[in-house]
Amino acid sequence: MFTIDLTSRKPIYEQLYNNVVRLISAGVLKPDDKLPPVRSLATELSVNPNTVSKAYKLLEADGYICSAVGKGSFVSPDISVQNAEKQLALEQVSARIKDAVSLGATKEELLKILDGHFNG
Amino acid sequence: MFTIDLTSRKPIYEQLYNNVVRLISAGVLKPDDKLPPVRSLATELSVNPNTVSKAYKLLEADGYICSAVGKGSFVSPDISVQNAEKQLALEQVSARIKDAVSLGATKEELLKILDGHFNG
DNA sequence: ACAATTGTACTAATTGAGATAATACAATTA
DNA sequence: TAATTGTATTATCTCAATTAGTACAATTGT
Repeated sequence: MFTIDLTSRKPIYEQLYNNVVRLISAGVLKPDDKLPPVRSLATELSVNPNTVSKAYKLLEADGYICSAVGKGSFVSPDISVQNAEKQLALEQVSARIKDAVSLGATKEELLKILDGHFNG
Repeated sequence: MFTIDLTSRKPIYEQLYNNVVRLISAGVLKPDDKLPPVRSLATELSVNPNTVSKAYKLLEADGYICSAVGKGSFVSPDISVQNAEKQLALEQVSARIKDAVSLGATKEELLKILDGHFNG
């Protein structure tokens, strides 16, 4: 269900965050679905519970999930798959921008492209 | 000529790398142009020479520049391949923006992401 | 009522990448 | 020859990420 790359430069808690957002956007995780307990997921991924907790905390701060002591963590009831998909698409944009910048793309070039999608 | 942000999460050597690639791509640095010596640039940027050296090493490994002891570092005579890669990357950005817009992304949201790659 | 589960909070220790510091060497230039 | 240049090496420092350990409070299930 959840996969992380320990060799990646991206922090584990960030990978987990993206994992959950992706699963929601794909419809695998639906509103009110229960997420694995912090400890269980930590054990499953061979990762520290604090790391999972950090990801969950961020997900709750961004409205993707709701957590409560004793109950667990659940996908937000009001979260729409559309919103999650949009967030995912925005992540893709960010990643491709990063690539382009690495290859010498300037802010002006990127702005021009961006404008093209709102004027044209 | 070169600017870095010491507060950025992005490593200095990576910022320098992108700086050079961008200047080459923009035509400011042309083939066979001389780059600042490692020590000079390090002093100018208040940065360790090793950090500049690391950036130069990567740039040479990727074919952007040619370095030689005693002579200095110069923009590679042929950089056409890199320019082609940039164009491809820009096309990817455009495609992903299109996806995001169709999912409800606003221009403001995209601008914020774009800024993030040039400020943060 | 009780035990297990759960999210959360906290401090301390560890790890690794990035950066600095200092020095040295070899090739080139003037 | 003396200065400049890229490169290499080793050691040290810094900081975010992660681990480790413990504890607490609310909920669940029996």
